[in-house]
Amino acid sequence: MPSVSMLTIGEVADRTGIAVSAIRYYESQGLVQPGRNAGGQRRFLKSDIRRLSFVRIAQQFGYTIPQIRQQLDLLPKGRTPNKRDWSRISSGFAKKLDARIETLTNLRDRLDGCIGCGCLSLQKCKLYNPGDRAGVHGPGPRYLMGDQPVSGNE
Amino acid sequence: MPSVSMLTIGEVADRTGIAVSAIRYYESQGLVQPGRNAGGQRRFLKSDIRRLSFVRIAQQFGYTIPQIRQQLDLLPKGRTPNKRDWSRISSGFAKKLDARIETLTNLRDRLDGCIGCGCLSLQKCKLYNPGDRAGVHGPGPRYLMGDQPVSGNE
DNA sequence: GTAATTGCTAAACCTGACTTTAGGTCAAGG
DNA sequence: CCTTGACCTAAAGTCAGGTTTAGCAATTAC
Repeated sequence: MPSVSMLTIGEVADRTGIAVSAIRYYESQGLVQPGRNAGGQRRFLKSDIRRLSFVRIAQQFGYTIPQIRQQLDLLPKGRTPNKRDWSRISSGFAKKLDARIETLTNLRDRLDGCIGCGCLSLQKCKLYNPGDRAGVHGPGPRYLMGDQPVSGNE
Repeated sequence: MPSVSMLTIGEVADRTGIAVSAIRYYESQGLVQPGRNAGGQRRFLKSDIRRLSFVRIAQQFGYTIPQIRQQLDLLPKGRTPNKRDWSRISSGFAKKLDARIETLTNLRDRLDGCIGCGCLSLQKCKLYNPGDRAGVHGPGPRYLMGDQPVSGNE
């Protein structure tokens, strides 16, 4: 029977759907700071589940781990974060989403103008180097092509 | 003085803005097949510039290299592709973009319903596992979380 | 003719977000 | 008490899309 409010890493993994190895990795990145029991095993608070859920959702929105850490650092330290605390830091998602949608819509408009001409020349075509940064993120090393990693994207 | 219609890799790099190392990498991935001169150096056709430009633009739209290769394989083999050929394979971009915009808009709507509640529980929250796949791509190994690598995304 | 530039290959390295492996420790059930 | 399963760390591996490095060969400019 699990103890009242301390969770093992396996319990946290079950409740969040996040792999044990990923949770350990998140700890190494400073996203959670579980305590340890006498034997050196991790013991998590129930509020860590929400913290970890936030991590996953923020990733869906395209945030990197350093960016997520910055967000989580805005939560109150002394007490368990409440709904207002979470809502406050989650609201940044909406702005980010709106910006992303706008970028894609612009790209779509340019595409309409370009698709008939068949030019596709990087020097001339408005599709390439679209001027607004962070168009569509792809995999790979992406601090090229004007896509900056952190800060100043508002 | 560059010869009439065969380009060195450096010339292609200058004209496309793509690094020489990247062009060699693209060749290794089957995206271009330049010929060789007597001394073993690559010699590109002018139409390869458009091919490489297509690669970069397709990447902006979130296509992977295998997916781009599939697209390029649809171009005619015997002759130089003309505007119609390019327009035809480029028009897939529009569909992809529309789909992406719709996904994000749905996500935006769910976000509005969720941001006030502060729940952020992976089990209950509609933001997580949003049902429609390939929401916002992030970096890292992403053949998890329901994001399939190739094919059947139409 | 020779020096500088450009090109060649193969192999190693890079980032980000993890997973896997190896080798050992802790805790709970019977 | 002892076995089984969960946990621990550190280091190496994975994927994509390249870049960097090392050590040569070919071209071009003077």
